[in-house]
Amino acid sequence: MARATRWEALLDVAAGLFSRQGFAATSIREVAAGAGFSKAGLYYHIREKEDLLFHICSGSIDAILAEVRPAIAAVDTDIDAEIDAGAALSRLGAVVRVHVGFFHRHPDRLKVLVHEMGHLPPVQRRRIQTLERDYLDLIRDIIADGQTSGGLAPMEPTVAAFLLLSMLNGLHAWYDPGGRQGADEIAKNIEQLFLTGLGTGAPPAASINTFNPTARKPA
Amino acid sequence: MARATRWEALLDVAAGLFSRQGFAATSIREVAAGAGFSKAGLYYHIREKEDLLFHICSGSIDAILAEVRPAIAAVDTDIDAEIDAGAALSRLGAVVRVHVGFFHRHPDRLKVLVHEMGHLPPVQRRRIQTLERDYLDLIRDIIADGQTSGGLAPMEPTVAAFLLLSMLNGLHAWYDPGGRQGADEIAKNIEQLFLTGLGTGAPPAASINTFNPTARKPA
DNA sequence: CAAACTTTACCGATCGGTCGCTTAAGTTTT
DNA sequence: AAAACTTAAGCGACCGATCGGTAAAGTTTG
Repeated sequence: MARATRWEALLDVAAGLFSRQGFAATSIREVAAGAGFSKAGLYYHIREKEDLLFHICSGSIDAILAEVRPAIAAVDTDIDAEIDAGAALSRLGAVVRVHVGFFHRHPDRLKVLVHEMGHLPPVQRRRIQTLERDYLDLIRDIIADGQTSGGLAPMEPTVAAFLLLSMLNGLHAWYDPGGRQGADEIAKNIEQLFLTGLGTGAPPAASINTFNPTARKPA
Repeated sequence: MARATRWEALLDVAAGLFSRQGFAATSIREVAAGAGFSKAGLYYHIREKEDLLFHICSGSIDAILAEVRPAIAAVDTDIDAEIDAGAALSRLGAVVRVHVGFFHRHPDRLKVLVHEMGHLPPVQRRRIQTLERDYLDLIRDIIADGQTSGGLAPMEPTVAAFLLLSMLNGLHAWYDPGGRQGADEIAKNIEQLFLTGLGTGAPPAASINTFNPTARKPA
């Protein structure tokens, strides 16, 4: 209980610095100072600098997966029955709410995961990529299920999943968790955009012509 | 004409390294070697390392804006008349196509713009942020216009613009310009998702409940 | 010859990481 | 219980390597 506190506080300090300055531009001295250690003292807790980055990344995505899976199960039993289109919509909504909620509570950690994972050494990076692939597959499968059961529009489900994740992972660029908009409002917006789009259905997608703007050099 | 070649090639080398390794983790020696200079020779062309980053960033967003504005004007005169919902849809489509097209041609530069801009010194960073704000406002205004003329669903237009930009800027995480999917296919997918969403309109968003997953620690 | 360009050689600063040492809190042995 | 020993936690000082950047002396080109 009180065990993990020290270590978690260290990761919080590191995540804050990494998210603001980047991993490569943050010195181990800054992390140590921020956590109240000397540099050598910090190395009692870690083996190398990358350890901090790895635990921030894996901890974030582990936590999201650990929240997302029960949340999906919850809406499933809530709807109780078969896999129909409504289930897919509800499941995607659950994913969005969990993800936005986690970002609201730990923006630094999620920003580090999205931005700095590339600085991990190959072995650890592949571990994170596996987790990310699990998350992506989870979303893609929901979409694919919703499509075969007829409720969701046809689109390469992997592409659709990446686009949803892009909106989720783009939050750090503009959403301020301390600002006026709550996490659930943001989640609602993303749900609406992903599920029904911005058009009100007036011109039924026929007005979006296949016209190619012949984008040669504009002068 | 042949003037800019040398300089552009240098920026290409730098953009490639920065996009793969990050700005802070790329040494000036690597850039010089990649461009065929000695380190001191490189410093004849730049004043400091950040110059490279600044010109990559500003060049990218300048080029996008320089392509987007005529493309919008083109669809406007094509539809010829007033600002109606169809015009907003067509304009947004033009923005998406231009942006995806630019990414297809210069993925490294756009990735550097999205990922590494934070490493610029304050003055230059603010210059880039101004350009980005122009781009955002351009998109937001199109959305707002489409809403007041009744064609687009109500949603905070700034939020909607950020979500669209998130999908566009998230491309570097998954879209391979050398892969099987062409730029226009990807653009089509983003258009479809942003304008009509993934639902086919079966349950009209009432199935998306306000249920809060009470996300306490899952164990 | 002057201007544009490129090099070798070098600088001080900072980097991630390690060394030997100390202090405090148990544990074990007698 | 006192002495002997172990372990967790942390520190100051230092290391070789590399960092961004500069000075001055060439070399090429008009």
